[in-house]
This record gives sequence, C-alpha cells and structure tokens, in this order.
Amino acid sequence: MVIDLENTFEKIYEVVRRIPRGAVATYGQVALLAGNPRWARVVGYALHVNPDPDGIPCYRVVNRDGRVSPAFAFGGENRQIALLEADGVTVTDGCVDLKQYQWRPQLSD
DNA sequence: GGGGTGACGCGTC
DNA sequence: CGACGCGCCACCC
Repeated sequence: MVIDLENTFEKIYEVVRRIPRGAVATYGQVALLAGNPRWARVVGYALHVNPDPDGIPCYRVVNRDGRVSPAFAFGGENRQIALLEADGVTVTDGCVDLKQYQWRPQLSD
C-alpha cells in the first residue's frame, strides 16, 4: 500500500501516523504539519473516515482544548481515553494536558 | 454545477 | 468565563 501524499487525506493520515506513543496532537496541529493550517475541519473528517484505525491512532488527536472528541463515543468516549492512558497519557474528565502531552515533532521525533 | 454538512479554530458579543 | 457566528477546505447528495 503506497501512500499518496498527493491526496489531502493521505497527508493527514501520514502526520497522524507520526504521532509517537505517549503524545497527542490537536486537529490544528495535524493540519499544520500536513501543510495547511485551515484543514482542521478536514482533519476531523479524514479521521472520521479513518481507513486504517490500526495504523492511524485517531485517538491521539484531540481538539484545541485537549478535549477528546465527543462524537468518538460510538460506544463510550472512554474508549479513546483508555487508549490514551494505555499510551501513558493521563486523561482527566475527558481532557488531556496539552502542555504536557502535546506532540512536539522537533523534540520528540 | 450547486448546496449542505462536519471528530475544528478563532474572534467577538 | 460562556455562548454565538464566521471562515476554511474537502466530501456527499
């Protein structure tokens, strides 16, 4: 499976895939890393169709407030929270401390 | 070809 | 500090 970076979604997926374990990124962050700061909405849409949930940890992506996506609760948002905690990310009331867990490509990767 | 929607972000009231 | 509206881009009908 070749990744077509020419496709908008593929760029987003590639960025999300880069998110290391124990770190989280915001939609805006992913959009920015994908090369377009205005794709925040598109990022959400892209993760919504998430074709490869096994390779694309959409649960590591949170909104600007560090709040987990409420719509992610297709069976309980704690599903995402559980995955985050499994990564070593502490989630408080559905919120993560971005100051502490926000992904830093420059320093971590 | 046109219109509506959305797992967002930011400014303003 | 909370609620509301606008913008932005891609996808579906």
